[in-house]
Amino acid sequence: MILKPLKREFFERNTVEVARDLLGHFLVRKIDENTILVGKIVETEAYCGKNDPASHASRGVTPRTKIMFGKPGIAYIYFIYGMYYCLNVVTEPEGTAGAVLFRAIEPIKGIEYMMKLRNAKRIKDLTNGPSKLTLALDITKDLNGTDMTVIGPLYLAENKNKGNFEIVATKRIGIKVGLDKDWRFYIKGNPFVSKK
DNA sequence: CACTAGATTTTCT
DNA sequence: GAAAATCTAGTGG
Repeated sequence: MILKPLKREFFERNTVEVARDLLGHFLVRKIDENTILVGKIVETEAYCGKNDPASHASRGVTPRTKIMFGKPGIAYIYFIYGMYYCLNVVTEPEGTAGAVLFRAIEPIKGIEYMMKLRNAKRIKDLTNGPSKLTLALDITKDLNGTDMTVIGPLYLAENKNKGNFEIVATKRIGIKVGLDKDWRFYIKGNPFVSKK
């Protein structure tokens, strides 16, 4: 399997487009030289910065959100509900806020390692939720700000054989505002999607 | 299977 | 001080 990182130009676009185009590509987590975890992205959500009331960046720049206004292709990781992390990748040109939340991946490589980290019994429950996948890939605040366009501990890789699949667009999950937009995308029929 | 509550701490008001 | 881009265990049908 060839794991070539996606270029920064891929992320330097409209957030909704990036969210949709990321489906089918790979999320790569390098623990060390011998341990590489790979998952196929099957579910994402778009958070469009300033004009999106559900986005953390809608209320302007704060110590936490400034990363969303920065360079595209950078990891934005935040802590939520006192116990969980969520992983995003920054989109739009520098100066414009935007990010794509990874909601679910399909485990491809390093499944046993993920099972240990998650203490899960069924593969199906390993990565089918935004905080489940950060637990399975050992993603914490330490990786906040990581450049995901170069090979490193955490990056996004191109899948040349994505194949054909149908993309479903629905309302986003777990938020109370901005529900008029269908900015959640997932691969139709994939068993690792977090929720119908 | 559907629904409810509890865990727990960063972040901003 | 309240809310938060969630998950899990527990209850009841």
